[in-house]
Amino acid sequence: MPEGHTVHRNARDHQKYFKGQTLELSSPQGRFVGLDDLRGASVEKVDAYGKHEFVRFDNDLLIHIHLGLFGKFRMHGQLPAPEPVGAVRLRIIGHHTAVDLSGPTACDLGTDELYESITARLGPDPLRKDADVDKFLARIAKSKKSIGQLLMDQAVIAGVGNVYRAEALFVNHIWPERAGADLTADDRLAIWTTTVRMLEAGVKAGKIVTIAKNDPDLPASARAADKRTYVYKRDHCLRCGTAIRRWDMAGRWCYACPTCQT
DNA sequence: AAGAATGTTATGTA
DNA sequence: CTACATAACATTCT
Repeated sequence: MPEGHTVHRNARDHQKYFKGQTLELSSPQGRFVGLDDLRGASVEKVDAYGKHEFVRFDNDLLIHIHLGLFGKFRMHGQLPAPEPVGAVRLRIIGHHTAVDLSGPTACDLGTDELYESITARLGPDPLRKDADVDKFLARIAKSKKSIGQLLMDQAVIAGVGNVYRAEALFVNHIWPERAGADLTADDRLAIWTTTVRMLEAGVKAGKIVTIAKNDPDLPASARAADKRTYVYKRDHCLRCGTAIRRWDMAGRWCYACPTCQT
C-alpha cells in the first residue's frame, strides 16, 4: 500500500490529531511490548523520513513504524472508537480521534539512537526540506546498477516505491534497465525533480496522482477520471497505446512502455 | 476465494 | 567483497 506520500501524509495527520496530547495506547493483539513506558507521556512531534514514521514523546521515547507492503492505518473520527477490525497491532486513542494500525513490518519503541540508526542508512527523501539532491545525483552517476533498481533502493533515494519508479521513468522517457552511470546529467536531475513533483502531488491528493493535468501528449480518449498511472499495472500505454512490457526486476514487477521509453 | 499487492531484511550461492 | 536469488514476515482486498 504505502510509498513515501502515504507515510508523510499519515505523519502529518497524526501530528494534527495527537500533538501535545497524552495518549491511550493499546495492543489488541498483544504484540507490541513496552507501551507502559509511554503512559503519561505526551506527543511532541510526528514526522516521516522516507517510508518510516516516528512518533516522538516528551520523555525521549519514540514509536517507530514502517508499514511495509500491507501496513495500514485506519482512522476513527468519533470516540469511543469501534471494536478493532482485523489484526490491529496498535491502537492510539487521543482526545478526539483514534487510529488503528495493522500489518506493519515494524512497530517498535526506541530512542533517538534508533532514529539516527535508521535515518543514517536512508538516502535523501524528496518530500523533506533537508533532502540532499546532490547526494542522490552523485550516487546514481557512479553506479552501473540499473536506474530501476536504484530508485527502489532506500539508501539511494528514500520514499520511492514500485509505482513512482515506473511513472517517474516513464515521463522522462527512460528505460528502467539503463545504468545510472549511463544517464545524462539532465536525466538524473529530471528524475529527482519528477519524484518531488509526484510525491508532493500524492501527499496533497491522498493518493497516487502521476498524470499531469492537461497533459498535451495524452489523447482525449485516455483522459478518464479513473486513470491514475501511465504505465504502472497497465496493459497498454496511456499515451501511445503500445503494449506495456512487464518483467521481474529484483523480485518486483517493472513496467515500461517500449515506445515512449527508448 | 485464491492470489496479488504502493516492502525490507537475512541468508545462501556464484 | 559484490550481486543476485530466495525465503521470510507482515494482512487486506478483490
